[in-house]
Amino acid sequence: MKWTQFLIPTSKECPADAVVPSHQLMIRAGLVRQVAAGSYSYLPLGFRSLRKVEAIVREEMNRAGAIELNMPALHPIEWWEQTGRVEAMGDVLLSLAGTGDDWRSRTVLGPTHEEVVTEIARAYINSYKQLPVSLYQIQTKFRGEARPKSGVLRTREFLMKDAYSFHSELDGAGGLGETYQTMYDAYCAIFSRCNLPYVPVEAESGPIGGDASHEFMVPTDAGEDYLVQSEDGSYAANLERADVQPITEKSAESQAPVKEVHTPGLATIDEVSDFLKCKPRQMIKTIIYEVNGEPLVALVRGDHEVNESKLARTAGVSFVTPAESPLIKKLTGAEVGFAGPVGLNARVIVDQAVTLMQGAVTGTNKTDYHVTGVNPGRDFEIKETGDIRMAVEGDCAPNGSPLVFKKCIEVGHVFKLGTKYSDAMQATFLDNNGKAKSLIMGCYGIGLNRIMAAAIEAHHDESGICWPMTIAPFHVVICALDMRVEAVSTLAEKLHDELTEAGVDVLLDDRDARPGFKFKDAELIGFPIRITVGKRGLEEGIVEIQIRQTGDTVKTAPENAVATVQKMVQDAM
RNA sequence: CGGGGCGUGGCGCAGUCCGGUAGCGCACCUGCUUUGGGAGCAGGAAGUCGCAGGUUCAAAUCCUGUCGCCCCGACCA
Repeated sequence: MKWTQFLIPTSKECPADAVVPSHQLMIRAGLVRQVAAGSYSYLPLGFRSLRKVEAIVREEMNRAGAIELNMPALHPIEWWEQTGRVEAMGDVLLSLAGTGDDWRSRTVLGPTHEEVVTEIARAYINSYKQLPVSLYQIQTKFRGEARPKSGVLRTREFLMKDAYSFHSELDGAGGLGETYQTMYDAYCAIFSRCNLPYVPVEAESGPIGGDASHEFMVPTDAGEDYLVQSEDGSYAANLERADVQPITEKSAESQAPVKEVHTPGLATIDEVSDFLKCKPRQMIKTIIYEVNGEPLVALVRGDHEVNESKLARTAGVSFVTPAESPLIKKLTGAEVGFAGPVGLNARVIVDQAVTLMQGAVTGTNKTDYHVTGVNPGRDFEIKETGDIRMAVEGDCAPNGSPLVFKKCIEVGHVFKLGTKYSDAMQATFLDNNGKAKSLIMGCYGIGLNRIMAAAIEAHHDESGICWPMTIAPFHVVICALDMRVEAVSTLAEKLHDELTEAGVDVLLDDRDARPGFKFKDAELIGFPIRITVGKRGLEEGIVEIQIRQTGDTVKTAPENAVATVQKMVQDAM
C-alpha cells in the first residue's frame, strides 16, 4: 500500500477535547474521527488495527471450541421483559422512537445478547446430547451511556465479542466450570497476543446476574475502574469486590459512659469530627439501606465506605438500595445525618472494624445531637458482623499481603450465569432420564475497541504510538526520503513489493515531503518497523531498519532487508 | 441527572467585557526554490461566528430560549 493512495489524516496539533493519551493519539494519528458523543468512525488506519484485534479474538475463540454466529442489533422488547431487564438496564437500553403501537415502539437496540441467544437455545437445544455448546459473535452493541468519555474507551456504540456457553452440569466434564476455565485461558491468550499488560481479577457480576466472575484489567491512568492487588501477587480483585483481612488494631480502651453532645446542623462525618475534635476513624457511620421495603442498617468506621455488594452478600439478599429520607426519618425519628446504632430498632450489620472500636462518636437518632463514648457490644448489641466495607490504602489481602491500588481499564469479563436467563425464558433440555432441566449458562465478553485503546495507553511515548506488531495497522513503513531520486524510488518500491509478497503488511511513504515530516508521522502512527531508504544510505550501499519501540537501528544491504524485516515481524507475532 | 467549561473555515485559537469591514497559526490549492528530523517565498480558495427568537440604524459581541461537545460527580451488563 502506498501512502499517497491511502487516507491518513495525521495532525501535528492535539484536539482540545481529547484528554487521555489514547484518545489524543488516535485522533492525531488519523485512526478515528468523532461523529457524536460516544460515537466514532474508524478511519482506514484505525480500522486495520481493529480488524487485526478482531482476527486474534476470532482465532482464539475458535481454538477454544466456540462457534461463531451473528445476532441482530434489533430486539423485540418482549424478550427483555421476560428476563426483567427492561427495568434493570434502565436508560442503557435504547429504544427506537416509535409512536403508538407500531413495531418501532416494541424494538430495542441490543446492549448485550443473553435474551437473543437464550431464545436460540430454547428453540434448538433440546437434549443433553447437544451439550456443552459455546456460541459467539463479534458484533456492534448499543448502550445509552449517560456519559461517554475518554475517546473510544466508553462509547454508546462499540464492537464486542460476546460468547455464551450452555451446559447440562455445573461441574465435571462438559460442565460450566470447564468451559469457564477454557474461556479464561483463551482470554489470557488474546490479551497476551495483543501485548496488553493485563491482570485477571475477581469481579462483581453486577446486574447481569450469576455467581462467579472475573474481569481482565489493564492498568492505566486513563481507566475508570480500580483494581487492588496484593504485593505478593497472589490476590487481585476489582475494588468493588476486594476482600480485606480483618484488622486487629483496637481502639484505646474506654470506660467512658455514653454522653450526648449538641451538634446543631452538623450531619456529615467531616463536620462532626471537626466540631468535636475527633478523627473520622473514631466515628461510627450509620448508613441506612432498604431491602424489600424494610430498613437494613450498615455500620462502618467514619473513614470507611460501605461496599454495597459485600453488604448484600453478608445480609443474604440480592441487592440493597440506599434508603430515601422518609424511611430514614421514620426509622430514626431524626433528620438525615443523625442516625446511630444505640437504641435503633432494625436489622443492623456491623463491619468487622467497628467491632474493635471503643469510645466512638456516632449519631443518636435525635436531630442536632450526637453521642460520644459508645462501645459496640456494650452500648448496642452486635448481632451480625462481617466485612462490608470498601478496601482502602493500608488494608491487606485475606492472606495478609498488603494491597496496592491501580486505576485500570476493563477489557474483558467472564461470568458464570447459571440458570438466570434459561429460567426466565424457559430454555430447558431433557437430561438422560428424560427430565426437563434449565440450561446452565456462562457468558464471556470482550470490548475490541477498548483493546485498541488500552494497547495505545500501554504502548506510547512523547512521539506517538508504539504499536505491538500483532495489532499494528501496518507492520512496516518505508520512508522513501526523496521519491524524485530514481535509485531511491526504485528501491523503495522494490522493497515494498517484495515485503508484500512475503506477507508483511507494508506502507510505502511515497509522499513528496521532507524527511523530518515523514519521520514524525511514522513515529506518531507508531509502525513497529521503519525502513529508511535515502540517497545518503544508498551511497553507503545500505538501508536503515529502525525499531519504533526501542529506537534501535540496524543498517543492512538492500538485498538483505526483506529477509531481515520478515524475520523481525515473524519473531514479534 | 447535578456541578463546571466551551461552541468563530478541516484542526488549534484571538475577537465577545466596551455592538460598527470576521482575523491569526496549522492544514489545503498554484508557482518557484528546498529534501536525513514537522522548509522558504509569492499568490489563492475556504467561515449562515451552533441554532431560534428578541433589542438596535447596525449583533460573533447585548437579552431570552434551545441544541451540541468536553471535564468532575451520580450511573455503568
